Order: sequence, then C-alpha cells, then structure tokens
Amino acid sequence: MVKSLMNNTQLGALARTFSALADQSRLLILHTLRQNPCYVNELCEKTGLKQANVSKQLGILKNAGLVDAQRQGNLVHYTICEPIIFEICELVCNKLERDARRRLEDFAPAKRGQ
Amino acid sequence: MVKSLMNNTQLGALARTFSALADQSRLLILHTLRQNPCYVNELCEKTGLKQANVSKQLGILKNAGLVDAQRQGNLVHYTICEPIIFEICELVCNKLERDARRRLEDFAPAKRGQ
DNA sequence: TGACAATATCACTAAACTGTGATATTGTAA
DNA sequence: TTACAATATCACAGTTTAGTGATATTGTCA
Repeated sequence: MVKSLMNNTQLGALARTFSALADQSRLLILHTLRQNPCYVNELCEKTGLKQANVSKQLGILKNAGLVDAQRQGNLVHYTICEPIIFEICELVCNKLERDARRRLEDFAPAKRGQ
Repeated sequence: MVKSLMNNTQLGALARTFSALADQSRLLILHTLRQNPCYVNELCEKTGLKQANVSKQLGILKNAGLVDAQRQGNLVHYTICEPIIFEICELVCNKLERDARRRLEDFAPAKRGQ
C-alpha cells in the first residue's frame, strides 16, 4: 500500500518520475534498451531519432534514475536500471486493453472471444 | 510481461496515460479521492486548488480513464475507477525511497537501520 | 417562470517541453 | 601534438501545459 498520507515533496517526486515516462520517444528508447542494452549510436539507428535528441532524452531518463550510463572508451553504454518500469508499463497496458475492449463492447455487445 | 514488441500507437497511448499522472495537482486530487470519493467543491476545499483548476484536472483524469464522474443533482461525485494507479504509485514510491536511501549511503555508509 | 448554486468551459498568460542544427567535450589513435 | 569519432550541451522555434478570472451550462427550489 502506498502511504495513506503523502506530502507535497513526495507527490512532486512522483510527478517528476511520471513525467520522465510521459513521452513517446523516451518510451521508445526504454523499449529499445529493454531488448538489448546498447550504445548511443545504436539507439539512434534502432529508434530513428536524431543523435542530439537521443542524448537529451537519455539525460532525462538518467536523471530520473531509470537508466544507467557507462563510458567505454569513446562510447557510452546505456542500461535500464529500474526493471520496475516494465511492471508499471504492463499494468498500464493491461488497463488500456481493458478500456479498448470495453469500448468495443459498446458497439458489439456480447461478442465473446477477443 | 509487457508485449516484447510494442508499436507506436501503443507507446503513444502509454505516454498519454503517464502524462495524466505527471502533474502534482492531479496526483493530489487522486490522493484525496483515494481517502474518500467526493464532490468537486469538497475537492477544492481539501486540496486548496481553485474550482476552475480542479474541474480542468478532473477532466484530464477522466479523459485518461482514471476517474469516474456521476452527477447527483447539482453536484458531481468523483471516484477513482482504476485502483491500479495505486499499485503503480507504490512501485514508484518504493523506487524513490530506494534511491534516497542509496544517496544517503554515499555520505553515511554502513549506518544500518534507516 | 426567475434566482441561485455547483460545475464546466473559454480565453489568456507564463512557463515548460520537444526536436534540431550547431558547437563543445571527451576519448582514441597516429 | 593533430585529426577524428562519439556523445553531450547550447540556443532557438514551435508546441503544449498549468493556472486563472470570467462566463456558460446544468440543475434545484420557490
């Protein structure tokens, strides 16, 4: 259970963490890193995002404590350091799927199966 | 497990849900509603936010499918309709606490207990 | 009907954010 | 040292967002 009473500092920190997750490009980066931790240039290729943008978003993710960076010579290797983000995404994805299913039911009630 | 491959539509929907959670005022409203579902005017009193603001944020939360509204005469009663948001907040809060603890350890290593 | 209360919406301002080209930084290797 | 590659940072434009006072909408009651 979340603490039953939260203070403003806690709510602010919570909001900042959600902000880090509230962008499609950053989610794409996390999703990509999940398949394989990799270097910045690889992230650019895999995601199709530009280098400056990838670096910027990685900075935000790192600042939120979601990814870790490790310099290897000329390269920087990024890893996800908070697997809980995938639990969280799973919970939200399930909710979204339920929502969509419910919306369909409004048009095609009683159809069973998917 | 989250689907191992997500498409842009899914990532976008995910980002939009996190956006709804990425604001301190909205988290405060959710937190308040969690103690007791209530009417808009009560929310204004309990949170100290202005009426126009509360209505606006409630609209965003409702649009994200996080709260439900039920008109009762002149009043509108709001309820949280997605308890999973508390699981999510709990996961994030635990992470934040771990982060803070780790940060403390950098200054006061080996102190045990809290 | 008219007066009033609760809530939602509008129009606006100030602040924050995304993506980008250009540039700075950091490391390698000759 | 110099040249070069990978990444981070800067400065900027365009977009989005939160909060607010004013107003519109919706419902109650007399």
